[in-house]
Amino acid sequence: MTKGRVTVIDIAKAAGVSKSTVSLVLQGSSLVNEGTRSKVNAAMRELGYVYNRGAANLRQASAKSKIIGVVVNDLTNSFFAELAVGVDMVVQSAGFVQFLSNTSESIDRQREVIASMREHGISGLIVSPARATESVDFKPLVAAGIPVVVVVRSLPGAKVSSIVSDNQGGTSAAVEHLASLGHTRISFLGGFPDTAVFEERLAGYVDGLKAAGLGFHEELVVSSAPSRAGGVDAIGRAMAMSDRPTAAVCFNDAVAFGVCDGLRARRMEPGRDFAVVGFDDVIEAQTAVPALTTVSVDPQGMGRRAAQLLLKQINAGKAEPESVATAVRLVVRESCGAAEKKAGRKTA
Amino acid sequence: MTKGRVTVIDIAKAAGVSKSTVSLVLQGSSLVNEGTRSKVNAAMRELGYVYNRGAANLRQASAKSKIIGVVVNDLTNSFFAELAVGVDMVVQSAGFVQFLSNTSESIDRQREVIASMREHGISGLIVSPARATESVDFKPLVAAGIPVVVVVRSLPGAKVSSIVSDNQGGTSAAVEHLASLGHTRISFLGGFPDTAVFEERLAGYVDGLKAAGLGFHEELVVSSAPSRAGGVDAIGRAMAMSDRPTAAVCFNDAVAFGVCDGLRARRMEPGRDFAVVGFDDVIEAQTAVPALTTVSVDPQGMGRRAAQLLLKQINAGKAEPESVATAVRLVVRESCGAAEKKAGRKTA
DNA sequence: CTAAATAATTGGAACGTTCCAAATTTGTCA
DNA sequence: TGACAAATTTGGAACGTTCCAATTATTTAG
Repeated sequence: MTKGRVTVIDIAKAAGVSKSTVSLVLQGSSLVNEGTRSKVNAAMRELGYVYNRGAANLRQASAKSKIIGVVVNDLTNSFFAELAVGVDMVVQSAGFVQFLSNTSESIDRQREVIASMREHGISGLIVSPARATESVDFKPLVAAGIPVVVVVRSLPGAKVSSIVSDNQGGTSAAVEHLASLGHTRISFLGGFPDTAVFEERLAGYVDGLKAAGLGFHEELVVSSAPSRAGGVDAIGRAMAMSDRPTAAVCFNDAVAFGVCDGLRARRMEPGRDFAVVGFDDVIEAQTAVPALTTVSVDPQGMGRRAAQLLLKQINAGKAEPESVATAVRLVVRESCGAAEKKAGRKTA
Repeated sequence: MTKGRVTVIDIAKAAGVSKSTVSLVLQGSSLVNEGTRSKVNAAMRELGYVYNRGAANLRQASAKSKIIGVVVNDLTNSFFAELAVGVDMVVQSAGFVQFLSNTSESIDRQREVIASMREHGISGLIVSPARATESVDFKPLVAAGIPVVVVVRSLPGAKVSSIVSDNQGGTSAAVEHLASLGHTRISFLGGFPDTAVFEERLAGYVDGLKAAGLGFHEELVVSSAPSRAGGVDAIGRAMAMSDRPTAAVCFNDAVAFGVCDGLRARRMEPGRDFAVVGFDDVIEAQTAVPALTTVSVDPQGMGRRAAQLLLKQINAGKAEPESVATAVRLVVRESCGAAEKKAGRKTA
């Protein structure tokens, strides 16, 4: 109707009260009389009032902005899309909205979006850091009292909370499973050795060997890029050995798919002639042929958990850094050679 | 250092100028002297100044909030994740940030998140509407002069811009391709008939038949839920006919996968005994066995285009509703029976 | 019926920015 | 040098909310 937007003052005038009272109603204060409250609410509906959070944030602490930032390194990867959905679920039902940005592993981009989010006054931040992120990148945030939760990839010296999957437990379980199938020469394939995630998964591999009573042989660890191409490369080097492995735990599912490709190129069928286990349980893992045995990490649950932790810290006012490793589950399918034929295919 | 946050006034004091000048610098105005500009910038760096967009928005039109809202109905679906990435790309490089929310096809959720976004003063909105969204749901937005771009699913009577894929052209091309392979009884399987997308794809199917000189037979159109289970159901009904089809264009890839499942349950091999074409080109389409021939819609490009259109409208001040259909491309793989053996598999 | 306690309401001063009109400085030209 | 124009700079008044202290209305207790 009129030019400008509808403000509390318009509502106050229409309801015959003061703007302060309207503000009280807005905040659900128990100080206002039931009668006035409904009068005010009616006026708001009548005039089509829209709350202006920007103005409110000017007076309040950033903890009440009701915005949380979410930064992921690769939204194209369904793992991170699921994670974002998990975050969105809990964040939305707490009345927050999420700023979601994608860095594509670019650290500059990451810096930019985090700066931008700060300008908008986020109450907290959930971030899956781009490769090579330094803990110092989050210094200003924590100095400003904004809670930060790092997910997926842990950040060494940073004084922020983190939620990562139980990498060590995952590969350990994978190795033990392979050992129980009778394998004794089990390889660890793929991944860059200079990352925290690699170290953890490798440590689990070593644990698993020990638990199964097998010895650790350094030559069975073959690193490569954590990609499909890297997997092809790694299995190539593994098969060139004199005493070949008969099974492999891979750094992640992408590597595992590459390993399968490489095996076929050598006329070997994954699952039958060589056992392959991945890590992540990406969406394609269950529909691939053969279906991939892998360690499932439930990204959506991880997102939910991260959001819960962040909200807790936002509400608490100050953030005690807290680290949690989420449980992980070995999903046995066909590529390890242990699966029962083709069960599970639902044909009508 | 000090308690409160650093404001323009602190910067002004430190640089020995007025707050107005600092504001001018912030906006990159050409009115300020080069010397003062750098003095001010130095002070900002020195004191760790963080721009407060909330305060700025209080004075400016919402077009300058630099926030755009993105609402999708299913982020778990990689189609929409890609779309969001496309939006993020152009939006980010224009200095905007995106509020991303997921509705899970819930219309209430959609209403909530849009309301929340309005409170935050978004400059524009990109939305892939949840099923059963009414055009009236966007009335308040457009009344407030906030540009809205609807993507993927068009909204009949709404006075907003929309970007949808060329559904009609896509199915038409699919039918012509099947006809060129010698098929004469081509079925259209899956999808709910009461949606705009269904109508368009069906219209393309009819076009394609006409172009190929084939007649339209109503019984060859079998609708069902647009899901894998729906596909199983649809092919079941199609195969129960006396004069069976030998090929099918499916409503989308999910239906197509279901159709493949259903065929196998009848001891028929998709691609060899029956030609199947999908729509969307979801990520699994190329890795499935057999690889799915489908109509590719490039969700990321669609996201980019939507963002560009939205930004144009935001900058123009007022939004002329504009409708564009993005081009679509038939990707021939194995499931239609036309593919050259197993080319394209890159085995090292 | 009054004093004190309690409940409900309210005006103004913030919050950190932008914008306007006006003031000041600098430059140009005869 | 003086006058005028151009280039820079600058106080305040918004913007729409919340919060505080203060006020007014209503109960309760004695």
